[in-house]
Parts: sequence; C-alpha cells; structure tokens
Amino acid sequence: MQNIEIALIEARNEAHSGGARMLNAAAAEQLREMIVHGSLAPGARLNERELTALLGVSRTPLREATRMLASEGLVDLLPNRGARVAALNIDTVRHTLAVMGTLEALAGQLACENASDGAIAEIRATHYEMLADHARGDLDAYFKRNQTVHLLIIDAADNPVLSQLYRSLNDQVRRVRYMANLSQSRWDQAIAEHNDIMDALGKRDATRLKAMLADHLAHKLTVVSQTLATVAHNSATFDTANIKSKARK
Amino acid sequence: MQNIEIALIEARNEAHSGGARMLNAAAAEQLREMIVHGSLAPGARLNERELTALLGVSRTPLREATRMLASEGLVDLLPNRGARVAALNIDTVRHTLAVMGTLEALAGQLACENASDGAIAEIRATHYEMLADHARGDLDAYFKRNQTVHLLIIDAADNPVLSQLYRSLNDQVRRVRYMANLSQSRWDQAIAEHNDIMDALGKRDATRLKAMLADHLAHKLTVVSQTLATVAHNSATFDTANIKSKARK
DNA sequence: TGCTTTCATTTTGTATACAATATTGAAATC
DNA sequence: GATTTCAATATTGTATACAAAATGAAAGCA
Repeated sequence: MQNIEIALIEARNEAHSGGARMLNAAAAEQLREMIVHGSLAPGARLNERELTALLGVSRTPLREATRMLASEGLVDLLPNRGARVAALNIDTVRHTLAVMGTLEALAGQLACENASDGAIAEIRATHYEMLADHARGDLDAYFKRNQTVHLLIIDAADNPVLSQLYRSLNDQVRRVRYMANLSQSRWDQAIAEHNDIMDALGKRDATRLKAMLADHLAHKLTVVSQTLATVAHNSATFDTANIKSKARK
Repeated sequence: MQNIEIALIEARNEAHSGGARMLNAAAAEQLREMIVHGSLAPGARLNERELTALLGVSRTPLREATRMLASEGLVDLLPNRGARVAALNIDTVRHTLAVMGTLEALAGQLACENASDGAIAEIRATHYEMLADHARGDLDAYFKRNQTVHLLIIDAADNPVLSQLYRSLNDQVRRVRYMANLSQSRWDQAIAEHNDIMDALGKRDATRLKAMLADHLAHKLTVVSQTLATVAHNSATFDTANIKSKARK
C-alpha cells in the first residue's frame, strides 16, 4: 500500500524531470557546463547579479545552484565573499585521478562479473566508433567518444553510487583542457590501450582489465600533468590566474 | 604576489570557519547530524516551516542547506514537493559499501607508501584504545573509536579528495544503526581483523592490508545487510516507513 | 611618489512577500 | 459505506527587500 504511494511519487517525479524542471537545477546544470567547459575559469568570481542576468533567474535559485556545485567540489564558498570557481591545481587533479583510477578498476571488475552481453556489445560498438574517429584524426570526436566508452564501462558495473561519484569526479578532470597536449604518439598509444581494455572486457578477464585501466589512467595523469605544468608556467599559477582582472594600465 | 593574496583569503576563511559561520553551513551541519543520527528518519519530509522554527534560521539558508545535502545524497528533492530524507534501501547500502571498500583499499595502499611513522603511531594508539573499549564491552565507545581508526587510515593516504569522498559515503552508511545487530562473536572477529589490519599497516605491507580491509568491509556488509533485512521486515520497507504519519484515529 | 584613511558603491547574506502547486478535509455523489 | 469533488489551507518555488560586509576610488598625509 505504501509502496504504491512511493511508486506514484516517483512516477510523477520522472514526469516532471523530463519537462519543466526546477530553476535551481537548471541553473546548476548551466553553471556546471560553463565551469567544465572553461567559460568560467578556475578562480573566477561568480557574481550573482551578472549570473542572474545571464541565466534569467533570480538570486534565490541561483544561490541554491552555487551551493549544490560547492558540494560537488566545483565551486568554493568564501564567507561574505561569495562563490568562486574552484581552483584547479595539479595536486587536486592528481588526487582526483587516483580516486578515479580505483573506481574504474572496481567498475572493470564488476563489469566482468555482472555486465550483460548486450552491455559489453554496446561498449564494443562505441569502441569501434572511437577507432573510426582516430582513423579520421578527429580529435574532438575521439575525445567525446572516449568519454562515452569510459562511462559505459562504469555503468556496466551496475552500481549507481559508483556511476554518480565517477561522473562528479570526471567533471573535475574535464575542466583541464589537455586535448591540445595530446601528441600523435600518445594518441596512438591510448588507442592501443583501449584495444587491450576492450579485449580484456570481452573475455571478462577482471584481473587484466583492472591492470589495464590502472595503466591507462596513469598515462592520462602524465598528459594532464604536463598540461597543467605548462599552463601554470605560462600564467603564474593557474588557480590564481583569473581571481582578479589585474589589467592595470 | 598573487599567492600572497590567496593565502590571505584562505587565512581569513579559516578564521571565519572557526567562529561565525554562514547560516547555510550551520543548518546543513545540523540537518546532516539529524539525518545521520536518525532523528530524521529515511523518507521523512523536511518541512521548511518546522525546520526554520527548529533551527532558528529563515527559509533561504535552510533551503540552501537542503540543496547541499541533496548533492551529498542525503536528501531527495521532489519538484514542488520539497525535500525528503533519502531512502535507505539495502541495495544502496550495498553499492555504497562496495565503493567504500575500494576507497579503503586505495587508502591502505597509499598509507603504506606515504604515511609518516607518526601517523601510523597515532593509528596504532587509537587502535589500542579501541581494544580497551572492546575489553570493557563498551559497544558505543568502540563504535566511535572504530570510526576514528578507519578515518585515520583514510587520512593517512594524504589524499584530500579521497578523504572527503569517503566521509560523504560514510555518512550514508552511518545512518544504518547496525550496532544492535553486532553479536559478541562478530565483534570479536572484527577485533581480530583490526589486529591484522594494524599489523599489516605497521609493516607497510600494502598487498596484505588491501586484502584485509576488503575482507573487513565485506563482513561489515553482511552485518548491515542483516540489520536492514530485519528492519525492512518489521516495518514494510524501511524507506517508506515514515513518509506519512498514518496514525489515523 | 607611496601609503593610509575615508566614504560611497557594490556585493553578499538573510528575511520576507508573493504566486503557483500540493494537500487536506468536508460535503456531495454513487 | 466508499468514492469523488471542490474549496480552504498549507507548502513550496521564486522574487524582492533590507542589513551587513567587502570593494574601490578619492582625499589626505608623510
């Protein structure tokens, strides 16, 4: 009896989530997109008046959104000084990737144990599309497809907690635009690794898959580190670069 | 130069965080405590009027707090129907513990590699205090100290991302009051496992430590599962139990 | 010039007002 | 007696108002 009630609630919730969403959620999504995409740079102030004008909502839902992003780690809150886009220093990224590596390894193991053949087939299909992107030299398409493959592996583990956590961490890392730093040789290597990953997953070889995913992420860390080191060198430290627009004279 | 600025900002932030904190943060902390402690049961509505009266803040910071808790997964938001304490079903707990297990394993490995001797000494000291709690049969003190040991191990890994994530997940699991279900034999077994964990950490034997932590958490899952199964049996499903106070007549 | 000090402006934090939706309960209907 | 209808009430979502704090620029001083 009570279960029916819950079912109704969730059905209605679903219905709503498709159509008219709450303003705070919409604002949070837009801000998240801007932060991940880089149009709001690390350290940038989130001026409420500007953002209300930009997003077309009042301060109340906007503030709710920034608070949510703060809990996600994309934003820092300073007392009486509002919200700033969280800094993006190399240590944080290193720590984040370490955790993501562990989560991917767990996902790989669980996927080997639990994933349906259909799920693995879908991963394989996406993997081939990624190979096509690589063959065409389309770095942008490759990057998106690569993300999809990794997320599909995560989701194949069939653990919602894991999926949500991974996505949250992934947003942090996506803020680093390391694509430009991807040399052709590193790109080729990444493709080779993905072939091995796909092979291990196809054979449901958990041990090998975990090892491959760990290696893959370690290499990713290397590239990202180089990017961050370069950026840091170019503009003082990256995290402080945009705190003030110090264009004095 | 810019670094000094940042240092000042953070110093001021620190200063504030000790004294007068923002109302939304204070409200969030109180709500988090109530949810983890169980005084706000899974499925319970968070009535804004009641909570503003209880916490002594207006709706604005209260709502900001609930939005933060929603991002932490402790609260569900239903469009036009406000916030509810997140359900606590056995699958979610199982998924959460699986992720926590992986994170503990990572922490154990990193701790073996990086932790200072002092940090390990502190863990050992707390471990002994926990043994004392066990010897006295003080289950409540044991539980708290046990938490401390695990958090110290996590922190010994020296990865802030890992620490924060683990704490967030831990809050989810702490909502299950499984202590009552802890038989003496299981308690003794847990102590034995902790002795092994401490030994492996002391010897910085990462491989063994990871295995021990994984086992330890798997056993914990068993106990928690039993608790949730019992509760679920007693009162329909736990997550729907308190949605309405259906004391009609 | 270089450094405080002062004070108007801006920005944030909090409370409240208003509109839209959901909930409740009693009368009406079957 | 059970279900439906519908208006009164309560609750939520959003916008705005107000107070406190931070910011920044001009004035004063060494």
